[in-house]
Amino acid sequence: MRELNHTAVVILGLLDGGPKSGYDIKGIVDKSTRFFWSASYGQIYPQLRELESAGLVAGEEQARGARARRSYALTRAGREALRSWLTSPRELKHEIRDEGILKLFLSDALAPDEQLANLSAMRARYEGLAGRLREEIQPTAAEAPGEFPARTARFGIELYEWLAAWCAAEEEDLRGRAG
Amino acid sequence: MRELNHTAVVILGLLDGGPKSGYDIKGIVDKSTRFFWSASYGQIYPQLRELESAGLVAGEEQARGARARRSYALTRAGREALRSWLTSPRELKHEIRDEGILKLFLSDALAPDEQLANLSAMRARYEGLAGRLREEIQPTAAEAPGEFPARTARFGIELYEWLAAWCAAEEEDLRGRAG
DNA sequence: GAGCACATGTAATTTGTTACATGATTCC
DNA sequence: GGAATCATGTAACAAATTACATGTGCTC
Repeated sequence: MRELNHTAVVILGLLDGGPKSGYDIKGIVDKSTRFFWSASYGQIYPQLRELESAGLVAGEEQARGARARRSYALTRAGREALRSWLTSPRELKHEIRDEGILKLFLSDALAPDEQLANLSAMRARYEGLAGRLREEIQPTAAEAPGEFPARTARFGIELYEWLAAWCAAEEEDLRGRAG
Repeated sequence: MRELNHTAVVILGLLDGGPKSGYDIKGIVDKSTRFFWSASYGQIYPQLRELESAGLVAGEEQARGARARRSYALTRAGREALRSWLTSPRELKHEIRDEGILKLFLSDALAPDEQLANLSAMRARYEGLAGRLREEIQPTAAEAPGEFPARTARFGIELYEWLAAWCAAEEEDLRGRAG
């Protein structure tokens, strides 16, 4: 195991709260870290196997009836690797990929009404994201152990509200300039 | 050409302002779209060839002396493809990958001083990004033709300032709770 | 002649998504 | 019995980074 990738960090982080299956992890990711770090089955299952062979998690087959279920628990080495990542002073990776901003950047090629339509769609997108965080993620975060999932959810909601507000102001500005 | 990928859109968008080489494009991307959509040589050069074989750009060898330079211009079909993408009503892709937020989310595993140190590093990261936008990207945007590059740069600066301010407020909150 | 900016490209690797394939259990 | 959820996994593909490889032209 060279260095933890982000899927690995998310997995270790979630397992810190107790043993879980790959299926559990996917479900929790979709209701928590998804908006700033997502993961698909295609990453989670292979990653769990890798983490196991590196000794950072320990898997255990739980045959309840004939249904297979493999539950993973954090090992001591896994907990240390997680802590080490969390306290590492490396530069923080930060990346945004946003089609709305790309359209905004290229909007000189568009007519004023098309520019406005794009900004309005961008605002709607952020409003929708704020709404989903509020409805799907915040309630789960409120029930989760610890206070930081809830703080993170609040961060996300406020961020998307700010983004929506920025779009609204820009729309106003463009309208004023046109009229 | 099934559908334009984002590197293709960025390329077509930049070529809308006049013919450019792959090297030029990379340089401009690094001084403009990088913060919300980046591209490396490993994407740009192959993509230019693909766009050419799809008829969306036209390449022309410009031998100045012995130094090779291949300049690409947008074709009519390319301009249409760009316009079509810019006005498409498809849901806007939006993605954030941010290690600071991931650390925040998992901060229940840390001691209070470590939590604060992480938030402070996250704030510093955003402040640094705001600074780089202001120093490296905004001046270029101001000189670029059209008004939207400058609007986009302002957007980026205000976004990172908001993010830094959020971190500062959260630090305050955590300190208050502790003391 | 050293160093930097110009200039193009490929190969290897990593990362991530989507679709596919399979089947059990539980609740109505 | 049918639908939803639980549960695991692979294969194919797409996207993106990094390192490597090569060489010119200009300026100090």
